[in-house]
Amino acid sequence: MDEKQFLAEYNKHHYDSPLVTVDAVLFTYHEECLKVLLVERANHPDRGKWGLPGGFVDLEHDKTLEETVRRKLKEKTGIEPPYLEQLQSIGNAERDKRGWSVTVAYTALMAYQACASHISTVADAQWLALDKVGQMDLAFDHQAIINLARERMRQKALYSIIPAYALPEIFTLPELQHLHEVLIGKALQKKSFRRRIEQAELLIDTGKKRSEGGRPAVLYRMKQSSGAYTFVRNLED
Amino acid sequence: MDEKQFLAEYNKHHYDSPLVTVDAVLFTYHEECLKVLLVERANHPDRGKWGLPGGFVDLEHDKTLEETVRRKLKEKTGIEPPYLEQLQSIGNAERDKRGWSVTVAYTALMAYQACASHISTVADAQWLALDKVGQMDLAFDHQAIINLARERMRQKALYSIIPAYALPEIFTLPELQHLHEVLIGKALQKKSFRRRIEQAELLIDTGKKRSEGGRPAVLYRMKQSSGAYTFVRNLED
DNA sequence: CCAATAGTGTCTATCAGACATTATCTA
DNA sequence: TAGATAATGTCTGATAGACACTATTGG
Repeated sequence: MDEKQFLAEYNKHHYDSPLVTVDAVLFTYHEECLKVLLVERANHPDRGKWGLPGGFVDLEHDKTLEETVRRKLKEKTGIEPPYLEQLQSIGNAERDKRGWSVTVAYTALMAYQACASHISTVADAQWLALDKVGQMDLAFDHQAIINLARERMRQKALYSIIPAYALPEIFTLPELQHLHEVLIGKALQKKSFRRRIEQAELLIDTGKKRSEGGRPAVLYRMKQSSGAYTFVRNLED
Repeated sequence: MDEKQFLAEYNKHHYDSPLVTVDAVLFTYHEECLKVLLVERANHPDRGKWGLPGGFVDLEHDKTLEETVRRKLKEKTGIEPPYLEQLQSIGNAERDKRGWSVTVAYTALMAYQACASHISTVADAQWLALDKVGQMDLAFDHQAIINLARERMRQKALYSIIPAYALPEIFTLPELQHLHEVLIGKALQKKSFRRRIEQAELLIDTGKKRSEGGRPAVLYRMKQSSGAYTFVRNLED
């Protein structure tokens, strides 16, 4: 039998395959807190519980897994996040009551303001402070996935400024530093933090400043390429 | 409807789901070369082409995705690799002629000797030098997956000694250094390389030596925990 | 002895940590 | 002026790069 004939006769429904979903851990930074976007499940299983935005691949319309995630996130936030990276896939027989299931999990970052208005129109989606999420009983294994995402983002805070994607386009250095401190879980030396970012020329001075009860802080914007930059030397763990 | 009833009536065959496979990029180091294990495909599609070891999840017997990979690798090599880590999932409508397909790709490392005898009994599996693999026309998108795995391993060579899992249990420092040099693609300072490994106490001196036409090299063994160790400062890229 | 390979000594450059000091705003 | 927050000056310590040097084998 040649390949053409094989494909003509191939019917995937003859083979048992796992369920395939995508899930996104979308972080943001607001009011000095890390927050994650959660969605109240409208359907079984785990109906009524909160969980990560995500869902099944639409074989008709999605060309890639990433398109599926982007579509799902846009439904909930109104926009596509400026940072989206695959985190890990989790697949086993236990994680979904419907049967053997694989989820491809993504980590995403966006500014709180960028979608605040849209989210307020979607009753079932909400930003929740990460500290509180830890106490909740989430759907499926979403708690574990959030922990994975957080740990990965903590690592990135040590050797990149990727967390900046969780801030508005224009931000101050003290803001970025505090976000890194929250992720890493300890205070950083401001001199060290500024120095490495200055030397690598990762930010653009907008010329504007923002006052916050003391000396005004310079407002910066990320360079296009700065997300890809990694420092050769990490901050202390 | 409650959840129990929902699950009783749930039939996943009513929903279209992508095909799910796993693939492993298994590297080793032999004769001063990086090699990758490839398998000649016995079935359509791409029958006769070489590709990565892997295949479909067995919903009956595999409890997790990682079990699937371990099973597949054991079939080809006779053993389970000492290093196995998820690389990335690739899912889109184009990569498999049978339709929308997701593969969960893993990177694995093992010693060449550990499975040389078994592989010689499996006619369709073979170690191929990575340089030559680049010229081949592999099945599916396996060429791209190999490139991803190689790039990831290159990064790890800059901040860890994970590549050591591609060596026999007992090895010399010059061997490990050369492996890192092949991965990184440039010569390293032996002083720097030795110093950081010594200071981090990652290896155990076996007390034995191996002669290679000059001064004999000390034979080392990895500590249990050394795979998890990351240097705070990377080697130069 | 020489050639070959393994391993060391030591200087320099870079950069993060620590922390004191200065700058610039508001009340 | 005082208090708050932002930004800088400057010293120290850790560690990678460079490269010359010594050590240990076989022929």
